[in-house]
Amino acid sequence: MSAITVSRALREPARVAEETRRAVLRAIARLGYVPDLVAGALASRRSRIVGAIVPTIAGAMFADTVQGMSDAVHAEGYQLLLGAHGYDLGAELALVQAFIGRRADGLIVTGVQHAPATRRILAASGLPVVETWDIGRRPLDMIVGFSNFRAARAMAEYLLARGYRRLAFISGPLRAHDRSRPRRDGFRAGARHAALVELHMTDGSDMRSGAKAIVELLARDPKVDAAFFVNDTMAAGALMECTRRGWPTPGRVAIAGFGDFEVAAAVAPALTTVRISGYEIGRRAALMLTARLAGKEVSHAIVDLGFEVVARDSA
Amino acid sequence: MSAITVSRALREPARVAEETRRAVLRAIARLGYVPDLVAGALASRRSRIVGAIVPTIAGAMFADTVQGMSDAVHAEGYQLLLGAHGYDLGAELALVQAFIGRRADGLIVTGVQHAPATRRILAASGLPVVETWDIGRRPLDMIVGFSNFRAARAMAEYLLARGYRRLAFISGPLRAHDRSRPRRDGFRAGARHAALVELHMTDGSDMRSGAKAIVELLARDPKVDAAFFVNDTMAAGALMECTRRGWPTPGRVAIAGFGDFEVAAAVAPALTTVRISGYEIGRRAALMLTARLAGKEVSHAIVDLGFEVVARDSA
DNA sequence: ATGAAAGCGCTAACAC
DNA sequence: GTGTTAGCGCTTTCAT
Repeated sequence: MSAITVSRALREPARVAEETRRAVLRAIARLGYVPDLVAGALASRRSRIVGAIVPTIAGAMFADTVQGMSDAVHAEGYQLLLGAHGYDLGAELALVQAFIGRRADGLIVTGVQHAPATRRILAASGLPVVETWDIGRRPLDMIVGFSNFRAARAMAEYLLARGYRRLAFISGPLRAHDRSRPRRDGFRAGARHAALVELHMTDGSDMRSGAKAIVELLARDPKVDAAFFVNDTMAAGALMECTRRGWPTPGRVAIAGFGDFEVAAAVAPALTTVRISGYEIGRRAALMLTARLAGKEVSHAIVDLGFEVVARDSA
Repeated sequence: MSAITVSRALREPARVAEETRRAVLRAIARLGYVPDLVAGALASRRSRIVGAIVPTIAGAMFADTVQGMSDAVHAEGYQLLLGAHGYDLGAELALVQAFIGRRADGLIVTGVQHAPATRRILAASGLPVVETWDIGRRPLDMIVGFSNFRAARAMAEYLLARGYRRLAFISGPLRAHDRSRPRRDGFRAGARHAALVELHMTDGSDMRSGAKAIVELLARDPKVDAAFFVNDTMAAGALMECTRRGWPTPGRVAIAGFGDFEVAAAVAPALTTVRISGYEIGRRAALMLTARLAGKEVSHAIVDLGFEVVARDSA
């Protein structure tokens, strides 16, 4: 029996006689044969690999997204090649190049800001690409996310509606290319003429830096009555710090977060936040990509998953 | 100029004349040539891919580990193929097969419990393998982790030393093959003759189920004075629930967690826990693997990263 | 329903 | 320091 028959028995069972197919399967089981997908990829020019690039895997923000991508990609018979760029666009470029060199069938990247060289290479590769965690007028190709600007603006409006008058926006380092900036801009837009102080911590956006931030904020401007944090992790850290110091929230200062991470509903008092689903972003991005790869017309190349202000006790 | 010269200019610049090398680089830049690593892998029989399998990516437990693997693997010039099996050994087998079929140069798996077929295939493949998050007498090949049994036992001894007399062990579903069981066994061993109640929540091991668990526990046995949770996420959820109900911790009940996740130090009261480093486990596992692949003798095939009981305020 | 021939794009091995 | 030859293990294409 020739190699091609084995290949067909595995990939297109219908095109092989029932008896032949069974013989092949028996032999495979006996010999412990494992098809070489590398050779297959070279010959067929399809690797069944999806490359995914996130800023970071640790932390509640993108871990869910990676999980969503992993689940969807494996369900569709693909494998996930993963890279983290640490908010460095140069590192993102290197990863894109490496993944293209690996002949990934498609790529998922985070955000809409990329180095010019990255855009160029991506376009030249002709690969399907999904951008995530944002919504842009002109995606590279496909995009799934939500408007960070509008989400943050909605939170500012919510806080104003609740009667808070002196607002603060708190984030980690404000980079040119992450999602802190549109959130800051959106919050500014929503704050309108209300007093607004901004604080950008240089040492991260984790719970500890949230705790430091709330103390620093109130030292700098004791009259602030509501603080919006760029993510729930920071916000929860701030909330705990207030508890520790006996500052009631929202009595002393109201606190709001972003993301509706697990911690948001669990802390006491429960955290007012903006709900978005990282898992769903990852899942949808992967499904759009694999649908396109299966030759299906992807009608909605721009998927806005939206957001929702979740009013809880902290603000 | 022949193809092999280009290949050498890229992979072993020293073996090519300086001038030739520069000409190659210029041409590559001009043409936008991207070497096909799939073809390279087929020809050289080395893919420079590391396959990694974790139970889940979401959640504080393994996200750090994946980050550590990603960082180390990329630093060593490899790519990371990632899969999550959701605590299903059958799914683990499927991933192992797929990664071997992809001709990964080595594999990182979680834990020491694997389906017989998985062990067989792994052995037959001859690939270097690192098991993680545990320590076993007889690893498949290499292993990096710590003793879950001893870590949990140490926590029981700590609680006893602090004067608690009626202990509880709380986990999510107790599977045959995850790390809840050795922790439970270790805690039992450490509890000796002290009263011990065990509670296994069926619906997960997240903050919400931790919150439910502490209520259920104290309803069932109001005299319990210290509860040890299988991870910090559950413990933090329980802690918050106590705060919400006005139950002082440790006044009403002491609470201890496992992992020293970010949340442990940040909650109020700060959480007593067992410190281990998921990031370091991932990083070391990847480095052991790449060292072996580089032909280096890996002297310590068994790396015990240890643990440390961190006494804070909650217990 | 099955097979033969060719070749995917690279690198190992061996010249020169 | 560079080139030639062969072949990695599959799949494509075209026959039969």
